[in-house]
Amino acid sequence: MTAAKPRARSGGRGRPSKAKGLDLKETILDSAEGLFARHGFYGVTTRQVATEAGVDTALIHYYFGAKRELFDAVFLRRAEILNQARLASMDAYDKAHAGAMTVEGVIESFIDPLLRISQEGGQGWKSYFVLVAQVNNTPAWGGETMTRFFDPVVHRLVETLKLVRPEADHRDLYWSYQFLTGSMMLALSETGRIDSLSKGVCHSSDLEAVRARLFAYCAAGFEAVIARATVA
Amino acid sequence: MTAAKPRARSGGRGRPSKAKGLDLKETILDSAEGLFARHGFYGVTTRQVATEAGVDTALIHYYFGAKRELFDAVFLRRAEILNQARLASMDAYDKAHAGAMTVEGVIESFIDPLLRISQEGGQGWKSYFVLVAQVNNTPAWGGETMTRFFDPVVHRLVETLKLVRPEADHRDLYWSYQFLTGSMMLALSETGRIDSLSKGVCHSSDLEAVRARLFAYCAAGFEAVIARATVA
DNA sequence: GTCTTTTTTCATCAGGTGGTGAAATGGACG
DNA sequence: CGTCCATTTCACCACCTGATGAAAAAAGAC
Repeated sequence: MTAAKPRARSGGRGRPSKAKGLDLKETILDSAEGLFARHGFYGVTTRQVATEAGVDTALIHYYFGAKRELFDAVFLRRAEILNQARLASMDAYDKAHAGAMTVEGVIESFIDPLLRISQEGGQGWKSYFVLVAQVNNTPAWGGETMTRFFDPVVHRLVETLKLVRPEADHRDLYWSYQFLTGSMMLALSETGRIDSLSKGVCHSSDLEAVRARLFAYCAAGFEAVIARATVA
Repeated sequence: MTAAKPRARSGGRGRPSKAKGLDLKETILDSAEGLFARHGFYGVTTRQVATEAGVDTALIHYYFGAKRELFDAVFLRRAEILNQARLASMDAYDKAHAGAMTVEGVIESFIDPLLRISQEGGQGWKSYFVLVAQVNNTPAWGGETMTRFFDPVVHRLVETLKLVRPEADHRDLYWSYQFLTGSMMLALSETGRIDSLSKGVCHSSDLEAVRARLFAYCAAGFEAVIARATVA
């Protein structure tokens, strides 16, 4: 869509090198990320990606192979960073509050890294979260993809919660997590729906407002589900 | 994908009639609904729809015009039924519990119609909910579409909640609703992710399990968000 | 039956799709 | 210089895309 400014290069036209090669690879990933996030996998053509990256179509295939492999590369690039940040956050909370962990604290240590990265990571990360939210709701292959990349962190969350509330049933924890995930992903994808719904009072880009509410919301939800099951 | 059984017809080949015409129209909508739900708008071709409906491609354009208009027709077909059912449910709760409404009760009257319809409405409705969840997470035009079709019910929910908790800030209600929507849509789209995540202990198709937890989860979330704001 | 209107099929279009193989480019190294 | 080699471009393919206009088939009116 946007003009195809072929990226600042030292020399004039077409002056490749090993450094430039890797640079272009990242440029392609950036363009693909933004486009896939906005229009979905099938809504984007390799030509669009190439044009926006200021690159020949064949170059995409040279670096990534098929279109689907390009998509996977986009997905993978940030997934590991994400997992690392979340595990680190949960480790830190774990250590700092050993023996005095709360459900809300655990949940915060699980979600907050994502909010922080989205706030501080620039447009690329924003697009990425939109992409993940979209994959999360894709029935055909989304579940498999999410499972492949994000299961470890989730299992870590469930296990920690199990420590905090030993009486809780596993099923309640899994279902509560599913509810949490839906809320979190929708908040991170900043669809703008809350803007029009609230007639401008709320803004989906206001992640500080999310932070101020989401942890408490989810924690209370978890507690309620656990309590209801324990009573019954 | 599936074989193109051209639909049982009284005579042999190609014997249309006014009744058959409307019948085919619905058949096309059914096929389009299922395919759009599974693969998204751009992931489906008019030819696939035609093949699955056992119909010529041109017939789709004859009845619906452009591809996007077909999509809108799919979306619209059940939206009104849905809105009617939800408003009726909320009206009924309103009348039955006038003066003694609870947050959880209101939320249940808002969500339960969807669960019931999904359980009793057959495969078509299941596909439809997947479709809505997908649109809900589509950044390019999803927010606009959701707003256009579903805003009234949501405003009704927020207003009713405002009656139950007059001290609540509007922003808290809107944000809590956003969280609720994310959980609800993900649950209704039955992605199968919870199945693999829980290693078979939970099943995303088990809407009874959702019913047993989602209302309490969301209600507790709302209360927590409201309470936190009131204290601060 | 004939005439009219709606529904369905057929043949086709212009343009776009993902993908490929061969050639060109330019740096690295001797 | 000449020779490698990774990178980048170019030209192209077979196939599919959404869409259309004209013909055919069927239904309905009389």
